[in-house]
Amino acid sequence: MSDSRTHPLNLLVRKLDQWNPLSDDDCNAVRALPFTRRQLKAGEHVVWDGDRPQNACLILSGFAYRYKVAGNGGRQIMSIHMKGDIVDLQNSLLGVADHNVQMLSAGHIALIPVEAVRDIAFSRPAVGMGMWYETLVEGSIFREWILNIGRRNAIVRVGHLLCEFAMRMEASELGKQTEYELPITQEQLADAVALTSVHVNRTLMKLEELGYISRTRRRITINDWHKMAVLADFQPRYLHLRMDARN
Amino acid sequence: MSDSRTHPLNLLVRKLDQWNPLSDDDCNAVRALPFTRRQLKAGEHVVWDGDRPQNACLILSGFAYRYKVAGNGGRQIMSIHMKGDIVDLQNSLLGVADHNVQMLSAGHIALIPVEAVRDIAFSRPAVGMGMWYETLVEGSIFREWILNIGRRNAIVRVGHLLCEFAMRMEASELGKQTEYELPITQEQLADAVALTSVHVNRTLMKLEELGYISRTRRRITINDWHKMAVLADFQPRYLHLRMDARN
DNA sequence: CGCTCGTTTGATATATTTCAAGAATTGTGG
DNA sequence: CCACAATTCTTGAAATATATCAAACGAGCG
Repeated sequence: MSDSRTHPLNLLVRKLDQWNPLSDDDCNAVRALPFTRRQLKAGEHVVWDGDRPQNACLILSGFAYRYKVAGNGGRQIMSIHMKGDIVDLQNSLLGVADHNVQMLSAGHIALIPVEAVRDIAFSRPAVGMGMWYETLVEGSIFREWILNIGRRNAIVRVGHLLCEFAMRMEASELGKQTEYELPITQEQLADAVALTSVHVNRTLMKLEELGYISRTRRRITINDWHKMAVLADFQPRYLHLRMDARN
Repeated sequence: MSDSRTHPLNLLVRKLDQWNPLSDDDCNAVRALPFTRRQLKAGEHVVWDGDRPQNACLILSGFAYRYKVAGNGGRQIMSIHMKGDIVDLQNSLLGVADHNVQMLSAGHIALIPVEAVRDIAFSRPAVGMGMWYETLVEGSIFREWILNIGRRNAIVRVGHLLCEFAMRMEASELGKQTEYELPITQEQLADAVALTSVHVNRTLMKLEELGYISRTRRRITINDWHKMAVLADFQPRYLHLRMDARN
């Protein structure tokens, strides 16, 4: 395949292969999936709660997040996604979306028709297994967030989220584990950790004051990874990353 | 199949068929899966965090829950399972368990070797799709729990959990939507909704005092489903139940 | 350069936790 | 079947983490 290096779906190949090794044929089949590319602005919605999406959505660039809104108006972000993540496999396979997906920053996505996803998943078990893994790992991250929000206090909680980003950013080659740029406001951060933006602000300042992090606008630096991981009660096993078990 | 009515794996057939219709052949193939039956006491662990489980586990009777423990000792229950649920598909497929699974009450489980699960999932797409759905729906429930714990106050939160149980119990034919028995202590309930057992106690009493529920020991009666659903901000779509869309 | 959005700061309010002890219920061995 | 032990539930008072409200400050942007 002449375009095998620059092909947008290579991101998908890489992701799936990471979870479950693919043969060359599998890789080519994934690259041969039909898709349409779209450019989205920050704040644009990929899916609305209640929709019946017809496509799975692969993030090519930029960041996105899933969220729900409670009856009292409170918003809760349930996950944050970056380049290479497949959002909306859930929503499209389950038929009707049970949550919203919105772009955090401007970015590109690839839309792949559900039927094509379904077909390749079962005609090529390795591909299917990779997709299944992807959803299983997401489940694992959801569980950790439940623990994080449910049982950790503000400073540990925010610290934990910063650590998670750090590892995932590095795994996606979007930054180093100890330094990365995340285009998120404190209000959005608050909605992710179930705190108030005011309290998130105070918490970030305390993390900085205590020497755990440095920050300039949207850039986070974790000064001492080990110290931070201890404070943040962060054990990355739940991410199920197959990297050379650094850390 | 002479034993097709009493066969333990019928529970699995039913569950998978609910998510994605199975052919007769598929049903028989599921029933033909190898498995071992085990009886567990209340409090026994099905899997420990860090284990490398070799089996997927189907609950035949009794209740179980998944939990994690934070560094500060706080315990968080992430899901509660009943007859017909498949726990530990996650843990066994992902290789190393990222959370604990423990029996809430005494009960029976069927252990199915992972390889057999993996094989049937890809040799029989309808079965595989059903399993995938199962994990997707679980993901959806996790997301709702994140919202519940993150953005709802005590009374709404507890109410929401009671509503969820109500629907799931009825869907599993373990009780009526408005009345069911759940062998859970207030301490465990507290660990599920991320509150203190003391506060859960006060909250249950308030729910009772306000007329939303009645209770005798472990039996919960929801006096007026609609009123309760409104209070509890409960919209069951996230359960993705395929029942005749009651409610 | 002025506007808007995001961050920072302060004072006060409140939901939930913590600690502690008593009451009720369930389980158990004799 | 009773008596005792062990959980579980209930209640109260005090402590605290986080929310709320409101205003000032700063930075990026058209």
